[in-house]
Amino acid sequence: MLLDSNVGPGLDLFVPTHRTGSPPLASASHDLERLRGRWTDYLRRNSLKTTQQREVIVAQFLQLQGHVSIDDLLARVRKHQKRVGYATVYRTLKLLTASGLATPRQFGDGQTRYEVSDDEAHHHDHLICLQCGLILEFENEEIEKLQDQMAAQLGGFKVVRHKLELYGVCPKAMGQKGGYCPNES
Amino acid sequence: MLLDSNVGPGLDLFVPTHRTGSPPLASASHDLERLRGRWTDYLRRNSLKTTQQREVIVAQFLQLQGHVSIDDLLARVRKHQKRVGYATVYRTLKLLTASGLATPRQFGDGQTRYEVSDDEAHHHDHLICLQCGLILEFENEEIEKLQDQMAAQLGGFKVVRHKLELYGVCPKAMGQKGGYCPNES
DNA sequence: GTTCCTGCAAATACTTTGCAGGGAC
DNA sequence: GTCCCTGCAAAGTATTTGCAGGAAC
Repeated sequence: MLLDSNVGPGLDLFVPTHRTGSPPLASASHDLERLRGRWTDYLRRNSLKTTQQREVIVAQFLQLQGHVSIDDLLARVRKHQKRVGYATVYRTLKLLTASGLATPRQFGDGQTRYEVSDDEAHHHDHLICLQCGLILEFENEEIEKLQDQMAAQLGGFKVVRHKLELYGVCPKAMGQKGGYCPNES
Repeated sequence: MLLDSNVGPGLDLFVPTHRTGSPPLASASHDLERLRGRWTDYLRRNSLKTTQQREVIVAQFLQLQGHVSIDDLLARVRKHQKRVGYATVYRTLKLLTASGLATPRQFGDGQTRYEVSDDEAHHHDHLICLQCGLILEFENEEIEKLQDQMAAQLGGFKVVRHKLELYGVCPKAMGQKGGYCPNES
């Protein structure tokens, strides 16, 4: 349901994802290859087995952008493999998390969502609509620069990672005349 | 792992607290008065009743700093009022949230924690040391300004609240010669 | 009195776990 | 063959809800 457009430096991603909607597919396939490689390495290093279920789950997960809930992912997986249980998805996502390929996130609605965490990809932050739950992703170098400065001032710290979440309301929810909700386009 | 103390403009709090420990009590009692006033206003405006249970729950909650889980809070409440049910605490915290006095937070362990959110107090963000868990609080207007801009660009959103956490390492942990850890001073 | 609250227990929602059968190596 | 894995159902948590009695106004 959404778009994906680059808007320039300082404002990069624009990948709206809806709670119940389907996140868009990742574009670069060589990235996928690399990620897949990390996965098989992980399996090998831990003497874990390759199974049809895992293959499908991982394949579906890695080609997503944005955040997936267990339900979303299971639905996708079942299109390729009928009869896959929730437990398997939960268990596989745990492995993905342990292997560093997935990052669990809580947006406050009680469900855990997962996103592909690619060290080599750009980090992104989130804007969550308090009205409808729409989650937009963004990147902002200026903010990151200020964060680094701030940390330096606070005692010479170096920022290793960070988490920034903005919770807001869209023009429509604010009751602005003519305002529309990005989730409706 | 949490805390606070004043250090000056732009770089404010600095006070330690533990996740599983008991948050410290708030210092300024006139603040408490003001918060309490907001609560009674909220009750009045919504034709809600003042009950003994609510009184105790709200009193206990408002005098805390840091984050409390429902269990923590209920335990405190029960010291003053035996026989208060979980449901009442949940319901009251929901009212506190609706009134703007409480903010729910998820740290990823499945439990929701709440903290006092005081509009008139300055909002602060956190810098967490990955080495020792020290948590510094800070404020940065420039960053907030950029956040507002970002949200506006992402579809005209207005930021209602945000969460920013920086995870970093101190000079000492980085192995810098002469570098020291703020937690040791 | 009327309306709102409360505790309790039952109900939900999400996630984890036990187990017997099946698949990967 | 030996383990590891899977689906299912049961078990766990955290949180919400229905209800009858009780308190606040």
